[in-house]
Amino acid sequence: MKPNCCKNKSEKKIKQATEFLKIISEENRLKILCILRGDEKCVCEIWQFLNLPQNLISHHLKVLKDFGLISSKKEGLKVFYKLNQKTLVKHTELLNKFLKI
Amino acid sequence: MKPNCCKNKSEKKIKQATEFLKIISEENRLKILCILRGDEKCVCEIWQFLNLPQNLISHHLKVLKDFGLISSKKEGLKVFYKLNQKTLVKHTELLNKFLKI
DNA sequence: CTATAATATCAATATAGATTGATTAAGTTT
DNA sequence: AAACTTAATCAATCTATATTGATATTATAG
Repeated sequence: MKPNCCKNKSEKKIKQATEFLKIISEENRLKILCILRGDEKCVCEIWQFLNLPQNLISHHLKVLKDFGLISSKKEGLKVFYKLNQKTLVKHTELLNKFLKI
Repeated sequence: MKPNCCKNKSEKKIKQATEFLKIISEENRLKILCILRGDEKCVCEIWQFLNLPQNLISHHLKVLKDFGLISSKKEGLKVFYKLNQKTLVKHTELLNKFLKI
């Protein structure tokens, strides 16, 4: 008999989980999430911490934002990013179900 | 001031975490882990559940095994794989620290 | 209005990793 | 030993995505 995780209902959730995993499995993106855990930060700060080219940071930020893990607001020249706790928790909890924790 | 996650000590752990993430962020591999959650299974069973070519299954099993997430024993023609709970829990817990859960 | 700063976008390239097809290896059965 | 079964390996290809370089956009300052 098919295990639960191979049935239709779970299939969809596994897909969601792996989408999330793919996004956070990139070292710099995971770091960005950690950096944003405390307070919101502008790109130039993140840039300094990670020591990566500016456009690469922008790219990773976009990936995180498109997935809803972070959000941004513009203030003058600077753009501030902050963690979207709710989304992060939601996906983490879904993941943990599959990892049975 | 540098956030913790960008200091040397955390760097190493983030790397470990992302290695783990990369391995489980593949849909079929995550499914394999779920399939093996109950009892150990032989390749031919896993193969049936996932409906993938045999060599592809073998490849994914190898990735999981090399990382220590599963282990195998041979019995006659068949090879049985089982989950390595300890390793899975260890990595999941490390991950959750970064995701702050 | 021009120059500068901070960030985003876009096209091109590089790289990692999934998938496929063919073959091999190991064990069983007849 | 020949035929068959199960699983692993290997090389080739395909695909996704990280990275880079150049350029554009937006806002501020002079």
